[in-house]
Order: sequence, then structure tokens, then C-alpha cells
Amino acid sequence: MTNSEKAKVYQEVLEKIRLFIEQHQLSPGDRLPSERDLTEELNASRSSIREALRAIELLGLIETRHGEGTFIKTYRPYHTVSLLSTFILNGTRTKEELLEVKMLLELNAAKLGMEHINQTSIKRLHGTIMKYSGHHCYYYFIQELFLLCKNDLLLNIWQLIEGFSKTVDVADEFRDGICQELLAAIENKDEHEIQLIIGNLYHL
Amino acid sequence: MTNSEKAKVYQEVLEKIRLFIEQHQLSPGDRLPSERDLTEELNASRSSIREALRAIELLGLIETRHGEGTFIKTYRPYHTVSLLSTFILNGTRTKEELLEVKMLLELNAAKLGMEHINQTSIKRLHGTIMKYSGHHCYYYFIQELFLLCKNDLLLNIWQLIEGFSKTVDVADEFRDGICQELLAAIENKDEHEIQLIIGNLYHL
DNA sequence: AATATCCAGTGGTCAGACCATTTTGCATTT
DNA sequence: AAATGCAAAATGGTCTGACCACTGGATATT
Repeated sequence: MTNSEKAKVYQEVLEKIRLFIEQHQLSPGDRLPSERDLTEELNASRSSIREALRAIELLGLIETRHGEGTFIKTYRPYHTVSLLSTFILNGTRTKEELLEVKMLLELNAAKLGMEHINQTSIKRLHGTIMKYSGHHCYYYFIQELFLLCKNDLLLNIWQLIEGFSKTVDVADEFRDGICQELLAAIENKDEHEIQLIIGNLYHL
Repeated sequence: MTNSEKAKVYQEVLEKIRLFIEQHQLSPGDRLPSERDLTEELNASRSSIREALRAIELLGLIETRHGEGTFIKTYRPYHTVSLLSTFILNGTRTKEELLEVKMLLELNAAKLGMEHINQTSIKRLHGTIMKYSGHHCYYYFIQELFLLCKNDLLLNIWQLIEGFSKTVDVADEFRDGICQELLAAIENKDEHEIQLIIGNLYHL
């Protein structure tokens, strides 16, 4: 078989830690067992445990404090992103893939948000545009749309992709200007116009 | 000073490796020095070297082959994305959220696939329906659509969500029957019909 | 009661040993 | 000379044990 890849211990540990977090419902701030305890619980040497923990730490999912322990951290895509950007040379096809997914998600948010829109949310969206005018306005506007959709999963996926897009696409502010237009299209429930506006943003 | 954070050895190693790659102009496929050599070059124990290498490996920047060495890899963000997803998107998801996202992704695949469709792909899609008739037909059909979109990241995300969905929604086969209908709509480039068919599948 | 000290727990680092896999180079065979 | 087979070296994978550095709470001292 070509796929007979034997998983390394640290990768198994990784998965076990993930399950541990899930089963014990650990959330940001909570402490993981000590490295020595994990040695027994996960049946692996401390070296392997540490390899896994260091990897998760670099991803930004946990935080270790000398003398205290290892703690779950609130995930911030940007750390991973800036880290990666120091390594990455140039995006290939990757950039197009990322941006396409980002666009699709935002398009979905706009259309889905459109269905949930009401007077209150319109007012809030206008407020968002004012508040962040010229300063990551597009980001917060889209985020509001996702919140409107009442689907945290969708929001999370977008935030993840959005973070990674920054590794390949620095210029993002130029989208800030169209929030007003986009909101108008949403108010008018004009799907076609929405698609047009967002599509143009991504040169499609 | 509040910022007097003493960097850990593995973090210094991380930076040194980055510099090494930069200075030696290593590109995907090239080999890094062996762990034992790095021990001397970077002035750190093998454990620390390995902690750094494992972390970079998990990020998807390098690849290690037993007995051969450590190699620079072409970076693919979606590896990192799906990895992070397993940590971030785990548990606590309602059935509705998952299914909504799944539906949206499949809708996107259908519409996007529609734009890339041609005689060859139509034939292949028909083949897929035949081959898996009544046996996870819908899954393979949608997968073919994603392949048509030429966006691995999108495919990855869907597969991930699809996997999660199975934990909350066992009944899936009832969708197998509409592949023929869906394909017809795609051939006719009838966006509205596509939306209707998939929407009905998810009772929306 | 406030302070100083100690100590157990925890992460940080290192050195060395041994195993598993791959490559390499040499000896043998053809 | 070419092909083959085998032993050795190189390399990653894993484990163990030791010791250091930091933290926080328990204990002793004032």
C-alpha cells in the first residue's frame, strides 16, 4: 500500500490531547495536566509529549507558563499568520484558492444575512460602517453579517480563512469603501447586486 | 520591563532555522542539515532542535522522512486550516449549524462547478452516478463537483464538515436519489433550480 | 498579622542510549 | 565490466534520567 503511513507518536499525542480537551470540555484559561502526568495518561515519553505541546503552542492554541503549567488559549489567527508569513516565500495557486473561499463565504454571509435582516440590524450595520469608517470597515461589516446569520461555525470558518488570506494578500483596505453599497443591496434584498459587488471585489 | 520575556531555546532554533533557509536560499524539495548537525550548528540539544522541527512540521512547512532527512515543503495553507479546524471547530456545534454550513458549501460547489462544466465533466459526473448508484452516491457526486471547482481548500473544508455532520446526522442516503436531477439543473445552468433542489434536501 | 523561608510541583534543557529506515559503498558474483 | 547482495553509516524516532529555573502555597519566624 502506498498509504501505509505509520503515525508518529507525537502526532498520536496531538490527537489524544485534542480529544482530552474535547472530552473534558476545557476552554480558554483552563489548565492541561502536567507534562509528567500526560506521560502516564497518554502513554508516551515526555519528549514526545513536549514535541506535541510545542507544536500546538506554536499554532497558538495553548500557552505554557514556566513553573505553573500549560493552559488553553483563546485562538488568535493572526499569531499563526504572522509566524507563517515569515517563512513563506510566495503563494502559488494557493492565493487564488484562499481568496475564492473567502469570497464565497462572504457572499454566503451577505445572502444569508439578507434573509435575517430587520430594522434593528440595519441600524447596527450602519453604525458599524460609521464606527470603523476607513479602518478595517469591511472586516467588521462582514463580521456583523455573519453574526446576523446566527451560525458561529460559519463565522469561525470565515475568521480562519480571513486570517490566512492575510498571508498572501496584504492589500485589503480597498474593500472598505463598498460597505455602504453592499448594505444598500442587502436592504433591497437584491441578490444579483450583492453577487456583483462582492464578485467585483475579488476580480471575478 | 514588562516585555523581558526570555525566549525559549526551541524558539531561538526556530528563528535560526528560518534564517538558515533564507541565507542558503533553500526552496521546496531541498534538504535541511540533519538533526545532529543542527545540534552543533545551532548550539542546542537535539531535543530542542526536534521541538522546533516538529512545530514547523505541524505548520506544514517541512517534511521529515525517516532515514532520509528533513526537507522543505511547498506550503499549503489548507493543511494548517484543517488542522486548526479540528481543534477549533470541535464539539459544541449544533446540528443545525453544521447542516447549514454543509448545505451552503454544497450549494457553492454546485454553482461554481456549473461554471466549469463541459462535455468531459458531464460524462464523468454521469459515470459517478452510475458507479455509486444507491451507495453514497450523493457524497461522491458532490465530491466530483468540488473537484470540478479546482479548489482543494474548499474541498477540504467540505470534507471536514461532512465528517462532523455524520456525528449528528446519520441519515444521509436519502439524498442519493436527486443526483440525476441536480446534474440536469447544472447542465442547464439553472441556478435557481440548483438552489431549490439542494435547499429542499436540507428542508430549507 | 505580616513577613521571610522553604519546598513540592511544573516547565526548560540537556546528554546519551537504542531502535527503524534509508542510503551508500564495498565485496562478491555473473 | 556490470549486476547483485550485504554490511556499515547516516538519519530520523523514541525513551529515560538527570538537573536547572520558576511559581505558588505551606511553614516558620518575627
